Amino acid sequence: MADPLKPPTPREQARARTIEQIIRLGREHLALHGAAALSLRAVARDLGVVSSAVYRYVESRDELLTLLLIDAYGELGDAVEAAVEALPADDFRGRFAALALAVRKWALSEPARYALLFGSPVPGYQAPAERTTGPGTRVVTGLMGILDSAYRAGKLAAPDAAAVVPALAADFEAIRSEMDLAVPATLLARGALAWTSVFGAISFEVFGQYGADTFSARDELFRHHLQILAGVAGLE
Amino acid sequence: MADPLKPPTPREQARARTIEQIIRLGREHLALHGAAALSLRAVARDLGVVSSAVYRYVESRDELLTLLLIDAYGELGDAVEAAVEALPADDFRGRFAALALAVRKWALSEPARYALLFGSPVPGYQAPAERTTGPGTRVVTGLMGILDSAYRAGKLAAPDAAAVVPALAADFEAIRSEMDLAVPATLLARGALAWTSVFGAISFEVFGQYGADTFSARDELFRHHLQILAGVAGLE
DNA sequence: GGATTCAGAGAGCACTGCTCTCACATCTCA
DNA sequence: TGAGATGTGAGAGCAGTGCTCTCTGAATCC
Repeated sequence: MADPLKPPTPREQARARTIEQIIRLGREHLALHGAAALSLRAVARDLGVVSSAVYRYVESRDELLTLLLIDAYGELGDAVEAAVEALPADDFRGRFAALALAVRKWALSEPARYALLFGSPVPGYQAPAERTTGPGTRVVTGLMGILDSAYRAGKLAAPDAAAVVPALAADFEAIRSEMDLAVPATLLARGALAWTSVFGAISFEVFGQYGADTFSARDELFRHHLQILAGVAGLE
Repeated sequence: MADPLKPPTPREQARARTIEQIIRLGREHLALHGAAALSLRAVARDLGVVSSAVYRYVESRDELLTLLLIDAYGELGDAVEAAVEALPADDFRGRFAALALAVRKWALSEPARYALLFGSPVPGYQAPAERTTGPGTRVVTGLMGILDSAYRAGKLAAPDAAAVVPALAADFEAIRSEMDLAVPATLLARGALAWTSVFGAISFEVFGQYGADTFSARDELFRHHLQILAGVAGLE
């Protein structure tokens, strides 16, 4: 393990560059052919090297998948945060829409990588939680932040204040205290529904569940859903 | 091609039995290891036969995948229709919930097969639309039927009757006329949102997006979502 | 300058989908 | 009943996969 204080040796630099290249090539393969077709041998070929050589840099195919998972979460998180912060902090409804639209935009431009993050799990591959939960929760954290700010500003209210059942309230109380949120459980539950619904709509579109020619006005459809979901979440 | 009027010859019967066995074994492999890991050679081994022999019955691995896709759609459709029809035809809200709960129940008991139907597409595999759209649309047809019956009974109403934008209205008008529905476009759009939201919630749960221990009361969470989504769809 | 570390090559194992040929059983029909 | 047609399985083979192992040569360290 290299001492982080000392400057990197040429060898360490070359190594870092090679790993960078492997990730870049892996990303291209992933985007083109999907996760299950990601082949270390193909990456090695593109790198101009024999297959066994890449094992000097990447432990296994699953390890490369993990690197690409983190890479994709990072890119999505960046895109979403940039879109949200382009709007004033008190435009809660606008920020909610911006977040959802940014996720959708990224998903449609990177369907295979979106599938890796939010689609069916790759068989035999288990993402290591300790390395992926951080980057993987940036978007949901962003949403919760918007709802929390709205609530603190008195701009979040449920149409009807029916309390959630106790077992569910306990779950949301845990989230509330862990993320230091002011939003009560009832509204958090509605936020969770809006959250899953946004991803449901995006997944249907990306994964082709809508059918080839059912909807021609897909942008409008998504925006229509967002209008209603903002209301569901309590943003008025 | 065998004449459907004549009784099947012993050879045809044996052939049908073998195909049946292949589908059964394929289903087991699919459920155990997932779609991407479905191996014709492994099925052949379980069948006690050399791999090339299976190609006498199934054109390719993709063909087997198609058979399993249709098989899974059929099973899901049966389960959902049975659950819906167990309730009185005028209990629209109950039927809506029964439909969603049946999908969820099947999805949780058959995660790999659910993933094949509603998860990320298998790379390199394109389902033949002419053979899968029929069985694949049974559930959404069921939902639309419930909403349509409710509307015809005067039990479906939008909280606010804001019209959808024209481009979107055209899409829904096409669906309306093709499926012979009475529901107006505004309500159909809300039904579509409820539809995608139900699958979003189920996919999050099946694909592990909720995290290992975020929610302990998942049944209650889903029921909570359904309560709100029924309202979103206009079922009151 | 010698010892150590490291990158890459190449062979090999077990697996995959799929094709082709060959042998044999069964079925059809004159 | 016997000959030809048809169906079925075995086996070899091709090209691809992940991954391990050993060997060589080069860069680096002291």
